[in-house]
Amino acid sequence: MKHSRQSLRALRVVDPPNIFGGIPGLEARWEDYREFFRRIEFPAKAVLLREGEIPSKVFSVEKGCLRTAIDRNGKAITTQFFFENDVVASIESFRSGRPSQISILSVEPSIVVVLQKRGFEALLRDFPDMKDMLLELLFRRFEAYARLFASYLTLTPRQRYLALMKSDPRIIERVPQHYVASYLGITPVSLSRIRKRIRSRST
Amino acid sequence: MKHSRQSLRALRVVDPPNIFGGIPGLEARWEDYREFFRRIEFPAKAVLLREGEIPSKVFSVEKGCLRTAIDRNGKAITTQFFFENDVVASIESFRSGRPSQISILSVEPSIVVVLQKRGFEALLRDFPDMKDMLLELLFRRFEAYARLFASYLTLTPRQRYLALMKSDPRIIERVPQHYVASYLGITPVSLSRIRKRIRSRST
DNA sequence: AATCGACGTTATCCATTGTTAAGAAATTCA
DNA sequence: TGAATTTCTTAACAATGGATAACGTCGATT
Repeated sequence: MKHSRQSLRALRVVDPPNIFGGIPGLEARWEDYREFFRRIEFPAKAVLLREGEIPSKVFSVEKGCLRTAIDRNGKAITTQFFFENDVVASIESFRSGRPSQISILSVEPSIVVVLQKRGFEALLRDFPDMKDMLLELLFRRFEAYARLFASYLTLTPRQRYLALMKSDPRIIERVPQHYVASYLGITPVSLSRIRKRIRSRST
Repeated sequence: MKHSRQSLRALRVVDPPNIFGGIPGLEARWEDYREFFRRIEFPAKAVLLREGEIPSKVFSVEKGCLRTAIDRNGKAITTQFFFENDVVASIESFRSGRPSQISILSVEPSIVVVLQKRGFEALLRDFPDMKDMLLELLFRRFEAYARLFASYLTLTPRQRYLALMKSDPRIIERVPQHYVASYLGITPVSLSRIRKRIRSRST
């Protein structure tokens, strides 16, 4: 019962997307760039980008949930989750043109706006604000990364889970538990135990 | 026997520095920018930037070793080490102008080239290549971060230590062990045990 | 030389995780 | 609906990390 990667369904070309939070001036010239965008529907567990491939697309989640994962000696671990309106790309490989270190996969059946690399580059070329937006986005991601990283160094798995419940309950509500476990850096078994302890001990 | 932060010794203005890997065209116009650079000597354990302060400088290690650290409920943990020719800044706060989440400290007595924020901004303004270099630098850091992050999710402390021995032996050779421990996210006691196990078991 | 402080090691005790295996519960799909 | 798959839970065992305390070592200072 595997989902073949070919069974994608390209839907009609989208309206000016809110990908990248809206680029000033894009809407007016939308016809020139429309062709670079596609709206595609993926089933759950579809592979949008496979580790080792050269990325050629940027994704924006319109509906559903995606995750990024890396394969570390056989074990797939999830590094991030993405929900509605989040932008996803193997950002550093996309730029460098080298094989991606990460995979991008769907968690739920999802509708995704796909921006071709050529389109991305055209936008970057034609809209001067894009570069600053990109920098800004990188800086923000950086900060979030640093914060997350720090939490891994200082918090116990139990504390991380509790923190996650507060900071992003969507993950716990919508994502299968074993993905959450790998996101927390622990085994599904251990997460199950932690949840039990929380249930009984403190609630 | 505290090192007062005032006991710094500003040395003569440097030659065109290799900070940021050399900016095309800077050397020719060096006189205009010289004033923004200082070379300063710090004793070990000096505080170059304190958590909560608004960062106003970028540092480049000329000799010695710096580290970045965050304070997580009373416990200082080290997030990165920097050696000769590394560039150090509280990158996201530097940009946003908000209080720094991290501290920057010297590990060894160090000689550091300090670039004032005004100078940094002047360079960014006057040399178009700077923005691309900055983007490139960010992308690379990003990749490194992602890789490190992944290693924390997948490796045991013991494996992380072994990996560190391979990937950056300078850290283990030059940095006091308890800093390494906090860098690995474990206690000094635990690191000591791990080292012992490695010594006896495999070696 | 004696002292002080910083750093590293070792031991003990307790809590937690990983591993493996088995079974229950929930979902998917035919 | 019923079967197959996936996901979650629980148990038992071994290994490891955190906390604490005691001790040793080294270097700097007086």
